[in-house]
Amino acid sequence: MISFEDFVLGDGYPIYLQIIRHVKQGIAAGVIGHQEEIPSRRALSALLGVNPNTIQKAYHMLEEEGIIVSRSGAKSYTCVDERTVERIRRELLAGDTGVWVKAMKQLGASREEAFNMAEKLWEAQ
Amino acid sequence: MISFEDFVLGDGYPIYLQIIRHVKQGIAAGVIGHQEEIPSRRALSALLGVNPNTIQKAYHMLEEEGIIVSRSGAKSYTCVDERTVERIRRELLAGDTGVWVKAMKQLGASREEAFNMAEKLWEAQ
DNA sequence: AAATCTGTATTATACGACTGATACGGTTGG
DNA sequence: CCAACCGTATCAGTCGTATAATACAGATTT
Repeated sequence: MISFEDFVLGDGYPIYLQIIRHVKQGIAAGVIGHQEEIPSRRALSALLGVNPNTIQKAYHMLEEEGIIVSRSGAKSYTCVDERTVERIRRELLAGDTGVWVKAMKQLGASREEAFNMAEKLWEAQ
Repeated sequence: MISFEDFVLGDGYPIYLQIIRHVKQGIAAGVIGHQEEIPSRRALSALLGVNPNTIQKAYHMLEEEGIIVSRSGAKSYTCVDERTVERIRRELLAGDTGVWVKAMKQLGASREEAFNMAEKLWEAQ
């Protein structure tokens, strides 16, 4: 069963996108495996204190990406083969890092300055 | 006069926040200096193709942060002393890097993996 | 077989971000 | 002085996100 215990709702960013991100991160990190049970729409909506429709939107988009499989009436499960895991992992790794590099360059940070800050924060947190 | 020529509107993120970000990045990079003229609300709204109210919202928040000064009827100018520049620079540098480090750890990337990707993208873009 | 949980769908409502149009008064430059 | 620009303010309307209340049919469990 996929865990949402360490999941905290952020602000200023759509909830359904946060949920999708959480699942993808879990898959990339190897915490979430293949054919693993995912909480029901109602259960997760109760746990997070959000509307069931919001959960449904996130799950529906995850299904369209082929990451989970839902059968009407039954529980939903993840569906991630090796290639999918690697694709998601690559996607998140390259995407986030690209955003960071772009931001650093835009604010005029040198390579040393940016990487020193990154190393410092890597140790700290 | 502050330039918005290299500014491209992103999607999925409030325009007024993008504008604030652009100005702060310019200040941090040293491209935008002290008592520099900033485009009028109408001029920038025409240039970017967005509503004047959206520009006003961005400028108003920049003024609340003490980054620009507006007098009713006159042009608006930046107002950034050395300490302010350093504060903004530090704010962006640490903030963005913190977000990246957190994301890397959440998706289970090792220090080497993350920094290798960062170096690769730093050269590329 | 029946109760319960599941996914799925519908409708109405609320709110913030953004748009569009308009207006008023202060500042500036010819 | 006065036209042209400026900052400021208000109103109504659109759009996406999220809420709220239901409803129905399939799957599971006992």
